[in-house]
Amino acid sequence: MQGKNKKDIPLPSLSRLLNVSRLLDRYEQEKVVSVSSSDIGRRLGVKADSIRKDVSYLGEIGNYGGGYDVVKLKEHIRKKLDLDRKRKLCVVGLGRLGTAILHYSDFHDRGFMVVAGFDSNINKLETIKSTIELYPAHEIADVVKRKGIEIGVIAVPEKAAQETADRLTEGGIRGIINFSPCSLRIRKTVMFRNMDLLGESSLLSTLMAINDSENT
Amino acid sequence: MQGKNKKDIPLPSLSRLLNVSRLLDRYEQEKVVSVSSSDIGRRLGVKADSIRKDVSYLGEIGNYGGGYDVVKLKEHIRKKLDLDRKRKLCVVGLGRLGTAILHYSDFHDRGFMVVAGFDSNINKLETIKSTIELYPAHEIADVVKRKGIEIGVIAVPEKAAQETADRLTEGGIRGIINFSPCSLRIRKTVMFRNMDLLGESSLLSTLMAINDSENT
DNA sequence: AAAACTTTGTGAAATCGATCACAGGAAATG
DNA sequence: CATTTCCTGTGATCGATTTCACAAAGTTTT
Repeated sequence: MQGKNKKDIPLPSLSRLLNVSRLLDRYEQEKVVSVSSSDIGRRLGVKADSIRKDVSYLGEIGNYGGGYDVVKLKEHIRKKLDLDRKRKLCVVGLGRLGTAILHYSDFHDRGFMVVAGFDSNINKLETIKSTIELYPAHEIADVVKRKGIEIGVIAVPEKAAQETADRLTEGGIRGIINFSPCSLRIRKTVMFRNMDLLGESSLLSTLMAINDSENT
Repeated sequence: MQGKNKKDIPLPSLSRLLNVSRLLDRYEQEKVVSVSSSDIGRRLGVKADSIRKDVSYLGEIGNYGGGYDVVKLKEHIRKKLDLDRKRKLCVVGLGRLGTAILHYSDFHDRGFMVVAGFDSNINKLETIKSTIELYPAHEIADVVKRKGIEIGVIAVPEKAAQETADRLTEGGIRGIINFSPCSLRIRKTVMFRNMDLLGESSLLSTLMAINDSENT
């Protein structure tokens, strides 16, 4: 039997499981011992059914009578989804947005180490005060390789985005978060996620317009 | 017949159509007159079938023999999805990320007017140099109402996110973009989109881990 | 102007994810 | 200790999206 592979977990389920994991952290701090799928669902704005199905992708863990043991479920998810792994991360493009990400302190708590920043404007590298090492953009591939950086955050202007992705890939990057509002061609071995503020804003605006026209 | 309502367009299709629209802008600049669904698909990393189906939700427009007229298709999408609408937008939470968004100049070109910034720290309001009007957070509802602001961007710490959403809603906001890493309870009449950098990073990391284990 | 080719638009089929509904099992109650 | 109550885990179902496959129609070629 080939089933029950982690590969088989739907992306939306994965995403929810990560939220569950964080919620469990909070429950643990609050000294809560046990939670039910409906507790979790309520806090997350998701149906209890979904939570149960999501959890069940990772194998049995709950107590038929009385919900899930908070610590046990937390460990279960962390182990199955490899959440304790630490990853080195770099930021390319040190405009306002890139600089904000570079200094985003919450990365630390989630196992991400911001170890480098890049910009093609060398003057900018000197004006930014930071304890994080900064490099000119043409060194991306070298530095990524040398430091073993696994994740690259792209915060450059649209025009430079594809080239940035290529350089990161050349350095052996394993994952990319793309803040630029364009679709990148990226090798299938490199995972990536888009975070397109303009795109989301436009989509939101369109949803608002549709919502209007429907209630007319 | 009730069908063919804009409401019926799937969300993923809407999102793709917005990308198509932007791609067409570029084609227009490049003086390209006509494109086929496969041209578009290739540039966007999407199958041509999908593009055709997406476009067809808006009604017939292409030329059976020779693809789509760039200008005509662009206008078609813009009109059907009401993309020429201007929206006023505000940013709540003026940390590094919020300030970056406040000054994000590309908003302008897409019909968004950034007309206000809010922060609960009054000292911060004085230190930020900006031509955009800044207000203390307790005035959110008032200012949103008075200025007719339709979209609110939430860039406050997790703890303050729900309260911010409530204040925006109280002011009659119509859409919210939430950068905080938590799920908000928001009325169904208010559209919203989440942009959770930590969540996306964690998801990316998990995808990378799964990708590893699968190729072992 | 017929033949060969290209490309659209769209029902139909397949896939994917969310929801339902309920059997199975544990604790709580009387 | 029988009964009620409360949960989980999961097949079955349903709905939404994607993909397929092909007829209809325009363009190019010869």
